[in-house]
Amino acid sequence: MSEGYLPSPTERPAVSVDVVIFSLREGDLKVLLIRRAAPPFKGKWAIPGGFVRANESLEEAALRELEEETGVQEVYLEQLYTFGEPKRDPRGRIITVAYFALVVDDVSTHAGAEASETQWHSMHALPELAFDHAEILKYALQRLRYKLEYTAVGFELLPNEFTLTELQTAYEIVLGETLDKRNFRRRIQDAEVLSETNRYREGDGQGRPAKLYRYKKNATTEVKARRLFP
Amino acid sequence: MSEGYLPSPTERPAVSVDVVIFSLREGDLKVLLIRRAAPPFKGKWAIPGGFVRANESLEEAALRELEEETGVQEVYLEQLYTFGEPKRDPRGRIITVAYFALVVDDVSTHAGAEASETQWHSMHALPELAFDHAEILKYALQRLRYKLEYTAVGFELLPNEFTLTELQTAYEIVLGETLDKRNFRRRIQDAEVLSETNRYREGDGQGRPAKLYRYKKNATTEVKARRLFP
DNA sequence: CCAAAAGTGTTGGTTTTACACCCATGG
DNA sequence: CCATGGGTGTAAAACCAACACTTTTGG
Repeated sequence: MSEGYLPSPTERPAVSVDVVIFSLREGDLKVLLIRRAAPPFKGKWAIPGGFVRANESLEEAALRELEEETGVQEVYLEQLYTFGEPKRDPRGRIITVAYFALVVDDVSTHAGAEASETQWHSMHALPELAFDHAEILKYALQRLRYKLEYTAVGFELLPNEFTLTELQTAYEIVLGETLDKRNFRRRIQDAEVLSETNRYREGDGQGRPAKLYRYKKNATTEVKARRLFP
Repeated sequence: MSEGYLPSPTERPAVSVDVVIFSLREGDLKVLLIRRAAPPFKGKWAIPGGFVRANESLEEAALRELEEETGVQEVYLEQLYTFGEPKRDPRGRIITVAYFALVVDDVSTHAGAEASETQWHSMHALPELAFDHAEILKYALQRLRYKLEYTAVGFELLPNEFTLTELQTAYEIVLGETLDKRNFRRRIQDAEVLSETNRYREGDGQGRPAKLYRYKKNATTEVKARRLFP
């Protein structure tokens, strides 16, 4: 920023944030989309988003959108990329800062999503998307997979307590490949990001009850940069 | 982007791009900075940048800034992060999309930098910086180091033809650590991103002349996601 | 022939992958 | 007692880190 003048207001683009909200539901990786009620792209599906307000940071704007759509409180939220092609929105110059969020499939998540035009869609069967949102989703999935392999972010998709099999299944769903049970467990244990509880998942159908684990909150950063699942 | 209205022009933030331009010079990792001639932060150093014009993409804006400052043609350019704290610029709401660029230390680079207030600064001895630019530089260095370890981006800091020792030295300067010559060479060879020329670096002082290599342009992406220097 | 930089392999340790059986519970 | 899912170890292969000498050139 070396120039000494500010562009006149009419030369300014609008700035929005769009939040790619991922969740594991019904054994699938889903993303929350909103059906557009008005042109452009009326009837097409879009990533939730909105304009950045004068006195909020980008992250605050993203959290606000997230809460409006899902009612969630604690989430993993990370800035993804900024999309700014001049023609990406036919209404005018709109630059969007995309974020991605991971939310847990529990009751609180359903709260805000009462609008019938807000729905979870499988990442494997996406509808037609508005604007450049297909590109944004593609980028987000790539980043999520990458993050999952290199950091301990997978826990953000599960409730506080979970079994190792549930965790492995979460990884398998997102990565789209099966993992070896023993190797998976060894890596997770070696990463020292879990603590055992003395509770078990009971009455869960057949079979031996599985021990419940929790994620150690403070462990996240340490795991970064060390490959979890090479 | 679900909302059907656009914010009125007066509610809109200004959007700039700032480009962190790295180069290897005098055996050191340097960044191009501009001394601010006017308030705010008059006399402090800043990352080159400017406002995004109505009909250019973010990347085009970044390339334009880069060319204005350095006159360079081909460079490595990558979007870094978008900084948007409401108070980051005392003149008003300015959201900046930061990029980072790698340029080669050759004559063409000096062309545009005639302004006496544009100077290369060592990343190890940074002056006082304007705005949140210290944070942006910190982030950029982190990303550069990371990229260097995981991808074949190091070649972007060297001229078309270079010796393996020059390449190793480039890596050592950026990473801030020494590397083992034999292991380094093995990894580079195994990555199959270089092609030999039949020329040698001659009259370069003492010693046996070193073979010159070139980077295979198409090889970049293949190397991604496979750790080059763990 | 000396100084300077280029170039080249091996070994031991660690990490990763592939793989199969016994355990605890509920019905 | 059987069906279901939970839990556990080992061996071979791949990979990584540490390490020192010979080659080529110019002066």
